[in-house]
Amino acid sequence: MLYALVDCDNCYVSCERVFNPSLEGKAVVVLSNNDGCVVARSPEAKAMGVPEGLPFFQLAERFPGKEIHALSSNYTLYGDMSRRVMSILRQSAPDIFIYSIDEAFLSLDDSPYVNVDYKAWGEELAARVRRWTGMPVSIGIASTKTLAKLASKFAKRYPGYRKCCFIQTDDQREKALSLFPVEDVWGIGRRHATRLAATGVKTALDFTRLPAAVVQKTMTITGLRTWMELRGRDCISLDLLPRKQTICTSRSFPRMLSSRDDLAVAVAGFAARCAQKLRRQKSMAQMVTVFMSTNPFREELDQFSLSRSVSLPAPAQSDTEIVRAAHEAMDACMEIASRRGLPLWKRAGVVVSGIVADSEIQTSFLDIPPVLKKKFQQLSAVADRINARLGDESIQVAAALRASDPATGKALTFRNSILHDRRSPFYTTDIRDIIKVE
DNA sequence: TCTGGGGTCCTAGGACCC
DNA sequence: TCTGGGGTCCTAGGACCC
Repeated sequence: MLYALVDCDNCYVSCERVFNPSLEGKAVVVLSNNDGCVVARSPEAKAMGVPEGLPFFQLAERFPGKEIHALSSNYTLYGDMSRRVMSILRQSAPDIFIYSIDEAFLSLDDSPYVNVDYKAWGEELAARVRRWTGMPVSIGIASTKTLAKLASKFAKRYPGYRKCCFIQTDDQREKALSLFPVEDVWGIGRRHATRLAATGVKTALDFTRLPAAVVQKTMTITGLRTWMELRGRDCISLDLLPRKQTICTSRSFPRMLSSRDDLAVAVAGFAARCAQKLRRQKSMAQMVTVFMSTNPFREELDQFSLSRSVSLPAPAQSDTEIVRAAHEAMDACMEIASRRGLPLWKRAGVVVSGIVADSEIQTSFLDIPPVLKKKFQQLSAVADRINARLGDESIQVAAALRASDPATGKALTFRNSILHDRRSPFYTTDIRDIIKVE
């Protein structure tokens, strides 16, 4: 087997730089929702020591006098850039598994590329992605996915690789492992790395020299798979047709909420978004869970979190049914909360689970009447089509709308109530934001 | 004042059944 | 006094990823 892992360098920052080249060479960070904390950093920001996850309000305190450009996240832009990159990869190697917004595994066996010079092929592919989209990518090629990931880090770190590192022989593999810190291996997180370090395991090579039984005992079967992959045995398979088993939509609120009405608006928005995700992957859910929690950073306040689930009489995917169930679960939470005074909620979310393909469902006499169910589904389908054409927030469930914002007169929703004061324009997806050349 | 969001897999332990 | 054994299902919690 042979895999290529293609990874966009500092994905979100690179997307921003494509449309704003003045950010090249400067320290740039991209922030999470509500401009909460740092989720992406340019190499310059990393070199200055800006840690991932740093709260934005601490950035100025920690780095006084430094010029750091902080941008709100613009997921519409990043999603569109990602699609462009992936479509180029797909042309080069049709057997592609998109692992996340910024990386994909390409299977090179049984492809038209057998007998080519893989190293040269990878260099050329990286150059083409850069030329056609402006995005810098690093490519690792090896016999297992874990080794391909590892190789891509070398390609990213050392310019000498010309954006592609190919681990071909056992000697090359051992050399690479000996230079690679164990905590940077895909699948080994901080917890395990700390424990491994205490037993003298520092590099990936050290790790592969542990006895298999010890690895399995302390890190379960998951750790053992990583161990085998590093030794060159391909054993992590990726489902090519992933259908998510749970779907979750949750947000922190810019300000804490306590009233049922405010919460009901947010929960309706989360529920409708879950329903939309269900329809997009052609499935239905049998259970709806609502959770809410207080602000863990306000230690002086009462801390607790609640969650309640509601089983649906039959699988559902329409906004109407999912929102209704979510409100029922939310009210069950509120009843408990009412005995605890008036909690201030900082975060809430909706999870849908018990997911089945929408082609496989059976009708149930416990469910709402079929005629009604069909109408709900048609309504959601029409809303999906309108939103696909006119933009995601053109049509929404009324329960997800609050009275208009006094400042702008615009109806408030859970999405537009998120703060993003420093967001770049929608360069590639909104005609009004297209760059003008004069 | 201000601290992200969305997933997966695995295991242990309890409930329950026969 | 003496109190089985084996299986399944579910859930909570831990660990990981991007």
